[in-house]
Amino acid sequence: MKIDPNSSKDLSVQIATAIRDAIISGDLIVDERLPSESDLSEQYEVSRSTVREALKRLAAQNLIRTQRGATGGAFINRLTFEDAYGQQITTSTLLLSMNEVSLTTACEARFALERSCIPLAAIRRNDTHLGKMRQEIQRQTQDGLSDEDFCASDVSFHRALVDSAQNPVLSYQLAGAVEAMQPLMNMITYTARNRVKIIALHAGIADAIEAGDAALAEFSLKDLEAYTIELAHDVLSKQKDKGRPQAQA
Amino acid sequence: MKIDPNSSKDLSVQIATAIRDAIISGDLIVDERLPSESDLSEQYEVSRSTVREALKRLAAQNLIRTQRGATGGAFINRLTFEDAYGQQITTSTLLLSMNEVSLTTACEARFALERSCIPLAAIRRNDTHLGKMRQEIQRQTQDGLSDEDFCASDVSFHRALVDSAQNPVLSYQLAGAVEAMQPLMNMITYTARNRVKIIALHAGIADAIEAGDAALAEFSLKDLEAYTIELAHDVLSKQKDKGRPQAQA
DNA sequence: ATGATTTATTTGTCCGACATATGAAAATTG
DNA sequence: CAATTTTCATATGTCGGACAAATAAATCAT
Repeated sequence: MKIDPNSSKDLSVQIATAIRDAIISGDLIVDERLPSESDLSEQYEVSRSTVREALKRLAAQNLIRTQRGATGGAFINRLTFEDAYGQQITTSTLLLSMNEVSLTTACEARFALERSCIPLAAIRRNDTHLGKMRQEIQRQTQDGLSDEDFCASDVSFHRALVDSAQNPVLSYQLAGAVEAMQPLMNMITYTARNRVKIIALHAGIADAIEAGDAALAEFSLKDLEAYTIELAHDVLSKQKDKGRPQAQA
Repeated sequence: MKIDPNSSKDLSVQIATAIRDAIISGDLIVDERLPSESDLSEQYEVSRSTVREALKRLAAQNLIRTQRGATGGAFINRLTFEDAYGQQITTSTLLLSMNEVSLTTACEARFALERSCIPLAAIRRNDTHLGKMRQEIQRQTQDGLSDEDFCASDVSFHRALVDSAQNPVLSYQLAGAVEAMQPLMNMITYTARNRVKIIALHAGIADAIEAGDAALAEFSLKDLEAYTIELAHDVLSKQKDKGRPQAQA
């Protein structure tokens, strides 16, 4: 891509796009070193500041990493699943918080997605995953557990369920769906009675997965979805009573 | 968050993080204007260049937009579903291209995720979505269609299927899964016989959705997955014969 | 040979300047 | 007075040069 000083787009955007395209197309490969900032500024005939702004844009997307010193420079970064998880979660979280997505819609999407890992989990689950799920269920029974901690354990449980499908691509995609829900879930206050029921539903899912019964696990998950939405509606109607509607159903 | 000149992290990273956190926590709300670059450089006691690099990092993540002129500045951006789609797709694409994910794993994840929209699609589908699906199926029957165009139509078909669930959060999450597969799918060359079978499978899915039969649609999707993986294996074994293994099964 | 020092290279930060876009205010004009 | 034009203030975009700091290789001293 040619750099055009008269384009409507900023020079740093044009340069960042050019380099990004080169990465995506494979012209630049992982761990390859880009020319130094001075060299790039000569090549593109722009100042070093402009090149730097372009590189910062790429760094913000984890596309490159930089290192100082004699053998330093900007290197094409291997995008790890870890990096991708992080980006996916922040993006999903912001998307939900900025777009007034209804709790119902978000819950629906979350449980629909989570269901997709059930058949694989029923086949591939092993003791590590089942142990993690049981452990979180155990934690959820503790007295004096705050709502936040209960929710966090809930997320861990679902994360273990997702990971038990043993497909990294699936885990990555579902991470956003599960984690991004946490802020919304934190709006719900769980009474002791609520928790007992949720824990029973969790146990039902874990049992079904352990038994390798995908259909049963999907039914249990469906029950959990229905109950979660029921609790969410309770929260919303109480908010309405107080005259402080903060979200739609 | 305090800015520490002696931190191991770059100043521009620290500033970008501070602002990002303020956005996520809700301290800065959509369309609010940040202080000017000069003001920020005074507040954080860094140079304007450093502030600019921080802002470019945020802009690269669509968190802010900037405008020149008297009433210009940097504004908190509402992250749209459109923006999020884009980020999701580039991230997923790079993740797959940089991590030697096997075609089998990717296919498995993709179809598992796609399955999650079936029950909702079976209930909510309307003529618009069904029309779009039928239209793409029609396109796929055309003679002289290149493999790329066939794949593109394939993506459109699946996109219509996903959208027919009428849940924007679900559409967003699945967009990455479906679109990111395209480069991998483009490796497959479709013979006339292959296409006939795939089109039949597509039609089976569309029929089931139209009939509101979720279970049947899931079976049809499973068939399509199996056939896709079969074709992928053919490609890979042929590559192996030529001694140019480019991906694992 | 080994350890300390120098040196070259590269990114990080700062400063000052000017270009450019843009809306608002002021001046001009019919 | 109203409409248009001009001026102006303010903001981002770009430039160039300078120095600091990190870092590894080359050099030197012991």
